Amino acid sequence: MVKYIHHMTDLTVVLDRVLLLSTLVQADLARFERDEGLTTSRVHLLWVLGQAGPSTQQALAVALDVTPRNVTGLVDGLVTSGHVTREPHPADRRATLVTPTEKGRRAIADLVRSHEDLAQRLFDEVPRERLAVFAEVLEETAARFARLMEEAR
Amino acid sequence: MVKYIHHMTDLTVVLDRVLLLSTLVQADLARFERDEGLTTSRVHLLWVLGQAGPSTQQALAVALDVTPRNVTGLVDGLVTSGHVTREPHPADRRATLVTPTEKGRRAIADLVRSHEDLAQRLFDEVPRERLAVFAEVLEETAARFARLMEEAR
DNA sequence: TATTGTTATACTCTATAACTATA
DNA sequence: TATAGTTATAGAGTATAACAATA
Repeated sequence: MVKYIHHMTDLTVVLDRVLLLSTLVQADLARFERDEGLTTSRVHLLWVLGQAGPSTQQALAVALDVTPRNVTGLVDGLVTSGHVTREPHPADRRATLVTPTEKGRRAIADLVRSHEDLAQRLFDEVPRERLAVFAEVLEETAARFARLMEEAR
Repeated sequence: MVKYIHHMTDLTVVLDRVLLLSTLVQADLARFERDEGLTTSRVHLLWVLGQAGPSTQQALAVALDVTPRNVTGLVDGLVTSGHVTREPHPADRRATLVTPTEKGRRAIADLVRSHEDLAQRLFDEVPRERLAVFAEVLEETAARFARLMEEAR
């Protein structure tokens, strides 16, 4: 029984370390946000825009997993700050294409660069063999967990 | 140069996987919150209370890294939902001791159990040698990063 | 009829500043 | 004078529901 308890404790420590690292990464993102005068939600929207290109608000709502109403508010803020514009959709007059401005594209590029810098600072010193194990365990764990969440639903 | 780019890309993929796993863990926490009728911030406060025992709002503000005013609001909500009470501080009549109720203690216990369950679901199937490498890389990375953040400040 | 986005309304988290009670 | 907590005020993120324009 004592062995079982120790076992649980060890696994919990591993989870705690994952959460700690995730907290540190979020703190780094918060610094980026302060520097750019953006919020987490707006940066997330810009990030999606950087991946997907100009998108309808409907598509953004799905990608961000928030309501369309919420996207209206986020886009309003990003229009005010000059990061995006609402362009007419060429084929559907109901929809708008949220499109990064020059300033928005610069912010997205900075975000990508900052993300890469962080990856380098975090992992560049880790011996490659250990990093490979680390990456594999991450991938397997995430996949297993996604499967479990799916089954539970 | 191509090699350098590949190198960057690999490290970025590792970071992406950390972020993905962290997203999944947060989704699991969100499920817990919905079940208990709590929010992330209030769960965080309860968690701290579970670790530290009855605390002044001042101490909670420091632990949560938010303003005292914010703690007032969070505690108001948790008093309304019946998870905590404000007890007089025995030695300082300015201060209150935020104290979990029976319901609050049950929620904290559920939270701890849910955390342990998650750790088990995530990591129990990982071979112990690989898990050890994983945990070590996590710890070293977090420590190195914390040091870098400290220097940058 | 269904979809896209907005107006209306409400709740939560967060912050700063001014204030009261107590130390 | 300093500290603990609250009132006042404000901005941002989030949600549901009702509605207009368009498909």
